[in-house]
Amino acid sequence: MQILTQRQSESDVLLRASAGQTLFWEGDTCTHVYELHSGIVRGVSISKDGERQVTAFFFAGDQIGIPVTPTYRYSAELVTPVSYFRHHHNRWCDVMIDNFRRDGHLLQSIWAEQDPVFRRGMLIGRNGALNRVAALLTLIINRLEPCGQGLKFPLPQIDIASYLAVTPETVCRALKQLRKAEIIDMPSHDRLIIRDFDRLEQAAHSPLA
Amino acid sequence: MQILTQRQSESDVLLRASAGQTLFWEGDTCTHVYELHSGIVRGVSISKDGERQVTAFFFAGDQIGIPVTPTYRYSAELVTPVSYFRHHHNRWCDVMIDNFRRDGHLLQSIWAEQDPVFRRGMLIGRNGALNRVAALLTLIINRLEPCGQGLKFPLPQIDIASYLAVTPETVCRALKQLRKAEIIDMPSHDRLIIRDFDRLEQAAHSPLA
DNA sequence: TGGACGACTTGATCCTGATCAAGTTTGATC
DNA sequence: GATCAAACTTGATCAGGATCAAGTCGTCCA
Repeated sequence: MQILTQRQSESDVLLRASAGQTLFWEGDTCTHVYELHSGIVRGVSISKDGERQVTAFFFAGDQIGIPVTPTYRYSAELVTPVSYFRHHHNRWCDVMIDNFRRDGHLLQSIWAEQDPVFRRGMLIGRNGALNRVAALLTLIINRLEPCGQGLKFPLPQIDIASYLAVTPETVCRALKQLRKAEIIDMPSHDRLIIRDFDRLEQAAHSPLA
Repeated sequence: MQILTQRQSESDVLLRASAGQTLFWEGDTCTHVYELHSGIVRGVSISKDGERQVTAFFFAGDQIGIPVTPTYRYSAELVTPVSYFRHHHNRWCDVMIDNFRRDGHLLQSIWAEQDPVFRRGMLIGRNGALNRVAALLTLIINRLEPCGQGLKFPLPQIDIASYLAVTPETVCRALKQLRKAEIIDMPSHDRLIIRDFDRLEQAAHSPLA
């Protein structure tokens, strides 16, 4: 999670956008790299047959829209209100190359953006809806903001379902099982309390005990 | 598929390895970028719970092992005998940055390596074993070498199954359906004839007519 | 305050693909 | 060629989720 240094002009301004807006669209020419300061973004791709899939979630600190291709590979839709910095991609590339010349870490930030996509592949390539839901929770709970004694959890189940390649009903039932097993608690739809992290990690790759 | 220019010393030597060998292991420190000259390689990742998954196939012309992280993200196992060039990764990065300064295409080759992984996610995020098998075929047939009136098709069904997140039995049955529908033909396990490409593309995202 | 909409919940049924269990073919080795 | 192991094939059964169909809850807005 490398924060760009030497911000100048536009890059210094903290911008804001509200839930439901889109930072950039799949297929558009890459012009800017977005650096999230707060909030949650979902990456959405449309396959050739028109199927819409959530392929990644991004959180505060993530950089998205890195021009690995001439056009964006996914649309960046705001799950929550978001504040962010916007870097023109020419400038961003210059800074990145300078960093590389200094410390050889040219490519790390690229991987950071690809990582959630890679993780999704490993996740949904395995059996068990409950495993997938538990695994997703373990992956994101350290990216969620605290809220009282728990965490803010603003992800709609419909997005979770798409990311995990199951139906929303299945996500709902999986969360219910985790609640019943007293592994998690959800006082409301957008609050999450981890009651037993160890058993959550177990549930991520084994049937519930 | 950008071929490196200005090969020098080691990079000029065409190396060979036989099926079953491994070019590099997941977790090893990135030292070289491999440029495939012929043959097929599978990318294999092990998830935390020990599950082995084929996450990508690579073919002649592909560059693999690009150091986007300090260590390799997957193991590169040879499906067939392979000939390849091996570039020390420092030299490779230098060449890539020079290319970027010239034509701005710094990052394209990085995406080329990530693309099969991304495609897999989109593929297995959708329903239907038959769809997946048909879709995989459409993706790789233009990378297979001709063989008589058909194509060489050396991918073991067990690898296809892992890549598509289904069982080998299911792959077998799907191929059988495609044969029965006279969309493809397989005179032997390692030969593939496309009888009707249009219907193959349809089968990639619709139930069989 | 009331109403409408979207998200979530719950239950009943169905179906695809996993699993289990034999076979059969293939290819490598001697 | 004979032998063996690995890959592929085929069938029968089973289970996990998808699907379909109502509900309930919450929030936003008039």
